[in-house]
Amino acid sequence: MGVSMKDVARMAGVSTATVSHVLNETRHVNGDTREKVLQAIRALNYNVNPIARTLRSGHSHMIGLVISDLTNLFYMDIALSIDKVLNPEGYHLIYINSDEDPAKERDNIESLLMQNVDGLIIAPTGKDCSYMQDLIGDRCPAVFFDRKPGDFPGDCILTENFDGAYGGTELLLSRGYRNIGFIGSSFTETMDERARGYRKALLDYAVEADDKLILFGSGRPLRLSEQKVGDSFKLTETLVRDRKADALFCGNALAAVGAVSYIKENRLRIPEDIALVCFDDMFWLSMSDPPLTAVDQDRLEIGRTAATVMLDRIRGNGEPFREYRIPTKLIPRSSC
Amino acid sequence: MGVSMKDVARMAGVSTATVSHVLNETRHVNGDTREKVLQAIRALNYNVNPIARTLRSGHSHMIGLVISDLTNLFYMDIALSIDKVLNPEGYHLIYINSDEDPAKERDNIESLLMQNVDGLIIAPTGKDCSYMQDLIGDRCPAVFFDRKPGDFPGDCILTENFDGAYGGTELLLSRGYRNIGFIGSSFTETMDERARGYRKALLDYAVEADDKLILFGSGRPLRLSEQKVGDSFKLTETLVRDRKADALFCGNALAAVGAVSYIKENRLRIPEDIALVCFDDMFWLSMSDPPLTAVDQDRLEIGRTAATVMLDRIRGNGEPFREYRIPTKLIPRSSC
DNA sequence: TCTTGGCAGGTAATCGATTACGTACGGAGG
DNA sequence: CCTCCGTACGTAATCGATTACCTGCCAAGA
Repeated sequence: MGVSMKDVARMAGVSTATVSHVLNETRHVNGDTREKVLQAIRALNYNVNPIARTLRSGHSHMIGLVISDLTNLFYMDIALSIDKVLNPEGYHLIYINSDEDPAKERDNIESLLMQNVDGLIIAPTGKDCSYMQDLIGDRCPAVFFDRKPGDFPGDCILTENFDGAYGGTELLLSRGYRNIGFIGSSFTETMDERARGYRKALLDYAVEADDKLILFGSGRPLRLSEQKVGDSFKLTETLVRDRKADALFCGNALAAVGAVSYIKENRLRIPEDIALVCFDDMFWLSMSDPPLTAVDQDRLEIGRTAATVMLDRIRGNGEPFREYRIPTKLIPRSSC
Repeated sequence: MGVSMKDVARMAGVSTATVSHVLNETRHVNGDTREKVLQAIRALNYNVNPIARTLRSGHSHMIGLVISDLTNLFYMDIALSIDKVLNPEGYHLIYINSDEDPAKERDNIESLLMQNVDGLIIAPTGKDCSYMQDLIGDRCPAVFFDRKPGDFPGDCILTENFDGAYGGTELLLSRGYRNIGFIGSSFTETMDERARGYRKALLDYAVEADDKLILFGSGRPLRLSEQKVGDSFKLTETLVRDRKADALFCGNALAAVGAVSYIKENRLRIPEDIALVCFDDMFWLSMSDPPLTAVDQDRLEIGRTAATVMLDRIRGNGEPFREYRIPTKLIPRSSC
């Protein structure tokens, strides 16, 4: 139906091999021959058929982006940032949603591999990524972000959780709060790093950390848009009732949603009754009343790094796998 | 490298043709022959190579989803709903972001067509989709949603904008508000339909519509996450200062963001000073203070319909193109 | 003069499926 | 016995590229 290389070859009076070599610059072609080919390409408005190319060459110029929750704006921002780097290099992204379900994640990866993706960028649903080993093997490079992939051999882009939490807690301390609670929606390595940053800040301010003020939800990771379903509502109650805490460090946005819900329902004032700082900045946190102080992860940079590392790997960088840490930015608003 | 049909054929002692026909049920194969093939497939853990299949057969079991803004949760929810229908039918979705940029939209469509997608589901950036005619032609069916595709010949899934706006306005009227303003972030056909619903409600309540209370922003469509950048902040000021309006119907979430920003900055109370109803429900509207009454579009149903219609078209439904309208749901909260 | 080697480009196998066409067999009808 | 048709399956062309290998030519060196 469409125009194929054969048509171009015929029109230019050369073989398809030459056309291919002109297109891919994979061997020298004389100036005038090349010109004839290029003209024929323009004249016929020819485009290479990516499917045929993939079938033969084994690589697709596609990168699979396996994300645990596409409705989470945090991930989508990172995805777009990745795209911004990869697109100009001729790579296309295939977004795919795991819905926080390891089984789907597995299917997704399998399906992407069958489509011959040149690489996988993954925000894993769980910490156990051992099964990916068998699946991916050395079929293509894998780059992880947001959560550590257990002991899977691949690069990993993470946020400076420790420093970020340290900074947020420090802000609360510098404003005079001394009974600072910490809530995380669930206990993960990421959350633990943040808790450690929080603890260190207390230590440096000579405030004794009270383990009763550090609480984690128990559930599996939840979709943000399901909100309130998590435990953070109750955790907040535990910390805030009876004025046990005068400030709260929320380990992630989900925790913040729970905290704010509780606080509003009980008509408490922020920051007079309880001050808040939240790890993660979602744009609607700024719409909340009052707007919340946040420790913002640098999605742009996380995405850029993931993309760059991926390009390196595709191009054959054989150095040992690394862990990259992206600094956070503290965004002071009026909740503390 | 991997296992191919040839291996299966060899193991089962048949030709590749038979294997293919077993897989696709495209011609009768004797029971025991079929069984041998299936066993070989299991034994070798064979999977068809989708790329080869696409190259030969011309269809890819892929549906391109061209969306004007992937960071908009509204679109993403629809996308996931579409996926939920298409996936069990063996179709995969390729999400692709136009970033509200018609040029990118064009590129995206072109690139998807080159990948032999079996269909396109499009949330167009603009009202002028005439150029798609040349691009898509009859290469694959196209289904549109959220915005009308001008005079492009394709099915179209839209919200009952008129009825929805009518219902929202009616709620305000029934609560006694009489000076109800209408703001839309920009003037589009969609927004016009909503404005007409609003007008009709006023008419039915014998309230004279005041054109000075009906305002539209001028800009191109904006990404929601850029917020406040739009005109709706100023439009709100025009309507609310001097108490010209006692209630506001926001034509979409973007308008609501602007309105709420203005109202908060000026320390007005909702609903005492100004009541609010918003077309579109975003989950953070419920977190706002007070939670906003909203006219919710049924994303699930929009997605389901789009997917179903697409399947019909792929399977050769040749009926004339239709426009589908999905009812809204009124979600009363405490902002009016 | 005869090898050698570099250049320019063509030939055809190949990737892994789908599918039009061909063949072999067996039973029914004349 | 011959034809005709249906069943069951194989053969090989095909989709549109990439790429290993080959050919022809010309100049340099022995």
